[in-house]
Amino acid sequence: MALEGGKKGKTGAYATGADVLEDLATEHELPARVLDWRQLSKLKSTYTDALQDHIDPNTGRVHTSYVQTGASTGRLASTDPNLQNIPVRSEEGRRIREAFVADAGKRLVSLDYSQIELRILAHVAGIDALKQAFRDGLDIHAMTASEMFGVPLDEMTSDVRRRAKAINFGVIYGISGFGLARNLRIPRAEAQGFIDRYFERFPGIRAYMDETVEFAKAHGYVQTLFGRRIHTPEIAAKGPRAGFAKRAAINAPIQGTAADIIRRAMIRMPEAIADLPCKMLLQVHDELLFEVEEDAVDAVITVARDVMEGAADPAVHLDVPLTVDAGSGMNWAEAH
DNA sequence: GAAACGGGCCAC
DNA sequence: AAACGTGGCCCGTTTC
Ligand SMILES: Nc1nc2c(ncn2[C@H]2C[C@H](O)[C@@H](COP(=O)(O)OP(=O)(O)OP(=O)(O)O)O2)c(=O)[nH]1
Ligand SMILES: [Mn+2]
Ligand SMILES: [Mn+2]
Repeated sequence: MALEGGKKGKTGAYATGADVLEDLATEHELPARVLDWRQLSKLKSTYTDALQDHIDPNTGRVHTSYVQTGASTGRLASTDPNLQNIPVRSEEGRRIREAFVADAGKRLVSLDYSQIELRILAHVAGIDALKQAFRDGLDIHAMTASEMFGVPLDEMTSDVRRRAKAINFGVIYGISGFGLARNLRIPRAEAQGFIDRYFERFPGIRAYMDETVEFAKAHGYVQTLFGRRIHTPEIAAKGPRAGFAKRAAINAPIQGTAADIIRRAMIRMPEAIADLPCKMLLQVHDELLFEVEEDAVDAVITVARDVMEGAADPAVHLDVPLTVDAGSGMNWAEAH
């Protein structure tokens, strides 16, 4: 098709990932059609078809398994089926999420920590400007979205904000000018300039990164705010693996602390909701999903939010408020 | 026919 | 795609 040869993977085959095809789409009409097919085929095979095979004949429901030791950071993992990666991004994907419905007379209620790892970073790294932003109720994801994509805050869409989320976490977890430029399809110097300004606006991030890597080198582990250790055996590696090990060590205390917090909330939840007509159904890293008698939706939100927002206490007193966004509806898409 | 693996892609 | 992190599942290919 007169297209240039591209980059190859470790086996020598041409890479054809979505980012490659999106670029090629400017030169030929086929790549966009392949992407469309890939998206639909992913949704059909992984969700529409596979989820039906997981319906339990005894309950008529789909039940997942949680692996407590699933992730090195202390996050849970969900398997058979994984219910922590139900589509939400695309319109077609949301139709799959809509298939998760409450029983008659009940509602699904979702509670999700706001900007959770940015808040933890503000505390852990002692970033005054970021702490103040959260005390002022600011939405950093939306602010980054506004700056990077030129969308006014009062016209922000969930899709644009979602893309900014990847930028914020990319930057705080060590993305390079090269990587950010590739993601955003902007010149490398421009991407590096954004990263530099980010570290100036929130001084303390760079120092946190350096100190965390040094700690890992000295001890062979890092730890969450609650003192749980995460081992970093690769931290002394040489060559390309060194960079991966450093970034993993930088991420682990933050992602791990978020995992500790929601786990504490889950442990307290049964007692807190004992007198309410509801069930805790799922955990999705920083989100809890409940099935609730419709009359009790507001009461459950009040109680569960309280537990979640206070889950770090009393073991740790955070310098930033934890905030939880709540929603409800007949299905998971509405509740989210 | 199962297991391992890479590539790809869904989510947080 | 070498160059944010954490996962699991599907598909095609390779290997046994
Ligand atoms: N390193 C990394 N971490 C991510 C990424 N996406 C999500 N996470 C982590 C950090 C988030 O705080 C956490 C929960 O994801 P959410 O989608 O709920 O985003 P967050 O809580 O930041 O924002 P929001 O709930 O929308 O106010 O998962 C990512 O692209 N990279
Ligand atoms: Mn969240
Ligand atoms: Mn979430």
